[in-house]
Amino acid sequence: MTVIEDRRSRRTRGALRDALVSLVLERGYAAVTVEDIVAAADVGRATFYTHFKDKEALYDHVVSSVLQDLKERLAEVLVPEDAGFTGEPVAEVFRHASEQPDAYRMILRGEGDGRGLRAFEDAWSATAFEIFTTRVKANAVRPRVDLQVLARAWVGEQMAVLLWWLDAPEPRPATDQVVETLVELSRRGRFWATGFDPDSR
Amino acid sequence: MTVIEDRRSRRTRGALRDALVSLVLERGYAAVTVEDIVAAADVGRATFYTHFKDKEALYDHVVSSVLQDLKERLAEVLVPEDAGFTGEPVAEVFRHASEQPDAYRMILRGEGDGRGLRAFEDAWSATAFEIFTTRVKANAVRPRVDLQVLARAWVGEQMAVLLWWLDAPEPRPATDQVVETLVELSRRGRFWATGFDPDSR
DNA sequence: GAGATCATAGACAGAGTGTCCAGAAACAGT
DNA sequence: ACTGTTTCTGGACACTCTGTCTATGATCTC
Repeated sequence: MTVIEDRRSRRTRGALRDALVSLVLERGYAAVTVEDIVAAADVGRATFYTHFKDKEALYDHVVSSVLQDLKERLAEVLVPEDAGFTGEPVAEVFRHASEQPDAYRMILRGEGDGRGLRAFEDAWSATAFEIFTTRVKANAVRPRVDLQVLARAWVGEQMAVLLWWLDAPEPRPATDQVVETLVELSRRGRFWATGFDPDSR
Repeated sequence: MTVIEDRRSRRTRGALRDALVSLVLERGYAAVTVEDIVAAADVGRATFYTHFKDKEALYDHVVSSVLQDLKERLAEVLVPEDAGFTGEPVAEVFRHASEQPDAYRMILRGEGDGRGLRAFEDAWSATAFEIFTTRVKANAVRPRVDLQVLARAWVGEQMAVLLWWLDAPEPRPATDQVVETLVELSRRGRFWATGFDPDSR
């Protein structure tokens, strides 16, 4: 197998990817036709079908590319087994998102009937669950909340803020700033955030 | 105008609603055709178009019905102006969702390219923002986090858990139980949830 | 029961899909 | 620069689904 695919294929696939994402953000997934995509990508319609089975396959390709790429980058950050709440994984996701904001926007908005959104949520929840499990074991504490639920809740929070951040007008608030807030929020809770002094315990 | 619409219309619209929701959960929004819907609802295809412009219009109708209904029920719960964290609004949403789980599932999964999801999120975030604002003013504290962001984060958390709950195998965990956990979690934060003693301050 | 409203089948044009083909173009390796 | 391979392309095709319309029958409300 050739390690690097034919330049023509690379160009075509890239153009189709970009065309899909920008058209979806413009009109919504359902309103985008294959004919629109090939027109925007300046590619023959027959060519589309030599690369992808249909619009859905192209969409899935985009989503799994993003997910795969994110996974590799998280792997580098997650190696340390320390049980601290560094927020590094979250920061990495935000950085990754800022490099391809449109693809993230498409996914997080639920375009494509939420398939990308769910894939993203599942992947991230699984990671979160592992992090929590590791930390709970390392610190020998007994969780007061089911860790699966906790992971879902945490990820839901992150994703909502991430989408808000991506949709915010440029210049966006600094990544570190937002992540810092997010970490503090999840650490201390909403009482702290609203300005009350913690009354817990 | 007639206060109660014609029985035939009522029956037809109801059947179309139900057909859409169950077909979408079964195959996904994009894969459902108008022909499928009318077949499942046992209604003539021409009849569909006398009630709704297209599939999208039917979907929007379902979503806004749910939202409208929820809004009315929340209005009853929200009247008290006390600034406590009762969690009553959240409980009401869970109760409402348990009465029509399929419609909620459809919306929360992002079917319909996330339009329902965003409508739901926007409506709930606006409510959350009001609650937070009221409480901050009533207690004369200075929030440490932008209340818009806080509202988004909180709602994201709720929605993720709500979907998890709706997708959980029956019998589902008791509503009060889940809501109680959710309230405690958002109040005290993730440190508390994982079993650590709060180190805040 | 009468008049209004609604449901229905079938016909229609049009948009978009997915497949196929044969020729043109661009490619990689020598 | 040449060659064999791979990719791109437009045009043709059958097909599915859409949205509109009409005439007729069925069902409502009062």
